[in-house]
Amino acid sequence: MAESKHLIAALDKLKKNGVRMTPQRHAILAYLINTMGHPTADEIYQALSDQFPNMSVATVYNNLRMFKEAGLVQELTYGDASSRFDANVEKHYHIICRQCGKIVDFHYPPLYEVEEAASKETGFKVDSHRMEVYGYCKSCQEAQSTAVN
Amino acid sequence: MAESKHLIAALDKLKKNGVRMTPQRHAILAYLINTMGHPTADEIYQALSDQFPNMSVATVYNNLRMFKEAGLVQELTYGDASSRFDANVEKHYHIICRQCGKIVDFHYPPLYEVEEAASKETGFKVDSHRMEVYGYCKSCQEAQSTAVN
DNA sequence: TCGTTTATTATAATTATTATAAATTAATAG
DNA sequence: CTATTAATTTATAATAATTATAATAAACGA
Repeated sequence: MAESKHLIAALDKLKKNGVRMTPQRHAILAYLINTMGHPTADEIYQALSDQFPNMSVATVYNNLRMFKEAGLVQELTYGDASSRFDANVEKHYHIICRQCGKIVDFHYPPLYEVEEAASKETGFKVDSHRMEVYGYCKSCQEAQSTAVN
Repeated sequence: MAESKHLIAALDKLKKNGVRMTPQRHAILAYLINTMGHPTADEIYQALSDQFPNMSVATVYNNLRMFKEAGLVQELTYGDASSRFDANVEKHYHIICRQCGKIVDFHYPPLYEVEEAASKETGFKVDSHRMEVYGYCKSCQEAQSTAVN
C-alpha cells in the first residue's frame, strides 16, 4: 500500500516541527492512520511486534504523547481501563457499543451552539467539546435477540 | 445539616433494593450528594478519613460501584488518571477547565436529535450519550491574563 | 563521516483499581 | 433481646496501565 495522503501530511507536519523520524515512529503513525479502529497503546504494541520484536511499550506511549501534542491524534478515554487513540482529527463523533466495545464514527454538524450556551452559563472561555453516543451495535442486537432468556 | 431530600430518596432506593446500610456507606453517599464537586474515589476516602480512620479504600470503591449499579451515581472518566463520581443523575452536562480541572454543571436540552442521527447512520440501538465542553474557567482566565509572558 | 541531540530499550516505579480472605456487623427470625 | 447468617468491611496482595530512569543506539545537519 502506498503512503496515504493523510500519512504524508502527518509526516510533513512532524518534520516541520523538527521531529526525527524513526522506523518505530513511522510504523506507529502509519498503523494509527491506516486502521479503521481506535486501538489502545497495547494493541498498537502487539500489532507491530512482528515488525519490531524489540520495541518497548514505552516507545509506543512516548510517540502517542508526541502525536497528541502535535495535534495528529486524539486520545479517547472511556470508562474502561485504557485509552484509545484516533488519528482522524477531522470533526466527527463516536458511537460505542456497550456490549462489545466497538467504536464507530458518525457525522453530525459540530455542536457549537452548545459550546456557546455553556460559555454563557458558566463564564468559561470554551475551546472544544466532546460527545459520544452509547448503544448496541447491529451484531450485538442480533446476539441479544437470539439469546435464550 | 438535615438529610436532604435527595439523600433520603437515595437511601430509600437502596433499602428497596435490599441493600444493608452501614455507617461508611451512608457517609460516602451523603458526601457525594452534598458536595458540589465531582470527587475521585481517593478524595472521598480522604474526606472521610477523620470520621472513619480505619476505612479501607476498597470500601469506597465497592460502594461507588454499588451506587453506580443502583443508578444513584454516575462515573465520569476524562483523560486524567482517575474516575470522578457525580450523584446528580438529573440530566445535565459538564464543562471542564483545562487548567485547573474544575468541573462545573451546565444545562442544555438533551441532545436526542444527535442520538437519532447516530442511530440512523450506524444502525446502533442507542440508549444514551455523553457530552462535555472544555475550556478555561474564570479564575484561570484571569491568572493567564495577569501572567508575565 | 562525525558529533550532538534525540529516540529507543530495558527495567523499575507509580498509581488506580480489583481480588481475596479473614474479621466484623447489620438485618431479622425466633 | 439474642443468635444466626449473609453481606460488608478491612487489610493486604495482585493486576494493569502508564510514566520515569538510565544506558544504549540512531537520526541528521555540518
